[in-house]
Amino acid sequence: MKHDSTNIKHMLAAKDIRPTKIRAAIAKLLFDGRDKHVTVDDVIELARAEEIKTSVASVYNTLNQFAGAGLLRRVTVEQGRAFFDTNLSDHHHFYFEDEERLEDIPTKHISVSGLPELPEGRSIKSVDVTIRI
Amino acid sequence: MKHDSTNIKHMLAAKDIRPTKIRAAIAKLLFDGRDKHVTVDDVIELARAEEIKTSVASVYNTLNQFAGAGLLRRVTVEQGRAFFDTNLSDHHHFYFEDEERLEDIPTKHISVSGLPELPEGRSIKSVDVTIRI
DNA sequence: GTGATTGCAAATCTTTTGCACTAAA
DNA sequence: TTTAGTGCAAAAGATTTGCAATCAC
Repeated sequence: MKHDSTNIKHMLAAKDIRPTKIRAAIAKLLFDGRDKHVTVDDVIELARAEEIKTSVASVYNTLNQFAGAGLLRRVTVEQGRAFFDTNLSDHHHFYFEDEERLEDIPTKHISVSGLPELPEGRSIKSVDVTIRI
Repeated sequence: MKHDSTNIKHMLAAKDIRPTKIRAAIAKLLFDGRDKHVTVDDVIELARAEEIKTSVASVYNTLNQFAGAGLLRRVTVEQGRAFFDTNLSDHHHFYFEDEERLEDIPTKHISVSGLPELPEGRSIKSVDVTIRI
């Protein structure tokens, strides 16, 4: 869904995140209704393109906070850099190694079954399927 | 399978890797017949315990080369550090987030089906399933 | 002997942190 | 006004690189 400035504020407030100027600006860049996989550099570049003045530290702060609050999903497919995914529905990923790019795979296309028993006292935090191509 | 010094040399030769002293020593540490998930630091520590004198750079060189040659499998579950897996058979992983530790899941316990069509001209390099717990 | 490999230190890259300044409630 | 947030520069951690010395064939 698309979010205008009012919705962005509600979205952040719902997670007890104070809607400061740069948080709202970054949220607006990210939650425009399209699913995205962004790196920190992508966000810095997007912000620059929109003439939003900010800093590396603040972009890290903001993305980490959004991920912690469940507004973004952190995707680990490269050992150097983190990707942040705006698609929060259950899904998996193609990773285009030569382009260093992710693409969603809806859950309906993959079924994971026969999961083994978990070690005592553990619960599943996530099941990530990455198809490297 | 377990590898003695002779087998190690054959193993490396089979991949066109010259069996230098440190490569053979690291291979011997890793391919002792037990499945392992090691980080670079783990290998440095293992080497030190065996009184093998080497350097960070050489450990990186060696592990990268082994992974490139298919003697090790690189596992990406953390965005800071790389893990190298000595188990080359088809399998998946539990990742214990609090312990930063991997554990194998044999393929028979998980089935992935209904893979979507690949983009034109692409082929699957790997299918990685990580269950974070 | 000749080219590959090693080890050291320096460089690079991503991410985090310390801290003075600024903005939000 | 009072606490939380921002931005800068420095720090930290993992990995790579340049290069002279050393090793393998």
